[in-house]
Amino acid sequence: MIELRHLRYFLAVAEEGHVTRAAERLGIQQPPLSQQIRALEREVGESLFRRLPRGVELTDAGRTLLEKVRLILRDVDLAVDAARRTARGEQGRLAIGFTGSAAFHPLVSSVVRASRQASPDVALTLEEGGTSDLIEALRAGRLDAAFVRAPVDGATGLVVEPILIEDMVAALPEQHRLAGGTGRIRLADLSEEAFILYRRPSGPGLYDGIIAACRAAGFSPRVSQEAPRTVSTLSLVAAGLGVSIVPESMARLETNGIAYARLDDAPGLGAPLHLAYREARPGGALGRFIARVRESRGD
Amino acid sequence: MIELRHLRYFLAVAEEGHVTRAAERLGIQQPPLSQQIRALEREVGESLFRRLPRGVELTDAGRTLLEKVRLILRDVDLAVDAARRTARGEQGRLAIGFTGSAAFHPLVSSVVRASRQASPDVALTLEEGGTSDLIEALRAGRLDAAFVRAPVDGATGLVVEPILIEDMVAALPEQHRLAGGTGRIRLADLSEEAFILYRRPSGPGLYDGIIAACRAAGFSPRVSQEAPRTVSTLSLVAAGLGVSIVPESMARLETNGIAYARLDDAPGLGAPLHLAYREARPGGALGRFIARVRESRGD
DNA sequence: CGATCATCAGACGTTTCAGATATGGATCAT
DNA sequence: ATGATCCATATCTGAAACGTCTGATGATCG
Repeated sequence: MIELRHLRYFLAVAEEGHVTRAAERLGIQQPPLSQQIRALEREVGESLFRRLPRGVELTDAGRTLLEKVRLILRDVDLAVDAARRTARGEQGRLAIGFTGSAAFHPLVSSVVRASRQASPDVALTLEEGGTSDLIEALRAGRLDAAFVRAPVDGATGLVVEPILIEDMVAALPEQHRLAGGTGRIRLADLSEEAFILYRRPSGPGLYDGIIAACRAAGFSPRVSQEAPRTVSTLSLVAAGLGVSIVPESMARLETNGIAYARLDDAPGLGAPLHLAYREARPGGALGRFIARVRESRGD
Repeated sequence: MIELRHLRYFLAVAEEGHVTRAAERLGIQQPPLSQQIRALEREVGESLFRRLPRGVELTDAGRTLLEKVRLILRDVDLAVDAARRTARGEQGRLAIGFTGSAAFHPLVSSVVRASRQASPDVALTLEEGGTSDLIEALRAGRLDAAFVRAPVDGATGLVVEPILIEDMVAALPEQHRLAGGTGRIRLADLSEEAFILYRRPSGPGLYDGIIAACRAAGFSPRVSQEAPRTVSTLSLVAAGLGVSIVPESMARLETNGIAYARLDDAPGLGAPLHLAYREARPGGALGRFIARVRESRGD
């Protein structure tokens, strides 16, 4: 069976044109080198060198082999390097998912941008979807990690790492009586308003949190409408159909026709951001990505 | 040091997803296979498999390596095959030289054509030149074999193999008094003619043979002109400047204005064709070429 | 929930083979 | 002729690749 050793020795002898010198270069003695060359010739079934009184000389077959052997030995090194780079996460594929409400958080976009820049050889694909869809995609291996909001129920076997908790703000129509003030209102002020919230199944966590906070503030919110996606709720608010409570990071979007107001009396109300992934100790591109998320958490 | 063994084992385990099954497929036991995989991982510096309760699974680094390893193992086989094909002469380079007078012999052209057809992967280059030039090129390695005419003097160290001896014919101007008869004349009939022969240094053999044959026929030829190349002599004959003696195979060329006549009284006069080459026992493309020449000799 | 099965890793003995040393034989230069 | 150079052959040694046995671990099933 041909081994790389044979090819390495062959290359040395071919380049030196000299068994003894090649042996020195390889750090072995001449006889074993002669043996290995002979073994290679036996494997190939053809003589690769012409033995001359002064050194050796490639035959036609040897010349043909030499060209290919150079490439093969180079390819072996390249393959190992590529594997190492992949392990270090400088190369590979990375599929990241996020819920609609997480898409606008500066941490998410900045981490994605920084990752793409730091590891240009990592093919980074992004996918938006409902939390339950993301969890399923994660479990099926279609995603490597996903930014989700509330603690996920069916997440057994997945690692769900809390990243941060951002405040929730009230989104009001611009013409609303509470808009345009100090920018700070009390949740209780909204007790009589029509609420527009995202539909339950796609994001169970935030919905429940908002209801609970209202209860704590002394009223049960009247939910007039449920929108399929977080962004849609803002459109409905802008249209004047009601008010909503959204994560702070969404305040930077859809400002036309919407006024945002901080909530003073809702201490327990927050929008958590989690990163979910499959393996306990991910390495490679995913590991680097997660590490980068953790670093950004401090900002 | 990484060996092909490691890569072959790695491929088997990766494809089976199972150390024990891979070991069976490889015809070895499981523990040594585990060891070799571990050794490969140590060489690469990264873990290539994730050990599961049921089999093993490639890591990202392993997946990257797998793709390359497949190509490498295939390339090794291809390289060996290519070397074998080169040795058998189905591939490679072949530089053949020939003197101007040999270029028109049907054996030369048919062998070249047949070789090109039978071994399309052999790059066959042809070069015309004077005999001494060819010998020098042969010795310098610029040519692999050369068709030459007469026994070469400075051919020590070269193999000069006689291929055939063809008759010489007289080339006469069309209007010549001897032309247009039976097509057979006697050499002695030309005793008063002006002779046009090729210059000596480029082809020493034929010149001497002609002079000797004339002497044997009872006269010493009057050489009126010497042409630098064999083909040129025919042009001069066609122009009516004299007669010449040329190898029979040249009679198929330059027939405008030239009449050829066989010689009845020149038994010893012939144009030998030799094939010269460097090595005593050439193999590969050259070996096949020489064998083909020998076969064609019978025709 | 314990027993069994499957799978991988580790320890140890054996064998194989790459490599070292010594020697022989051929060619070339002095 | 003689020494130098270089490759081939013969024999020996040591490392490592392989085999067998065993242990550990997690999954499956009654």
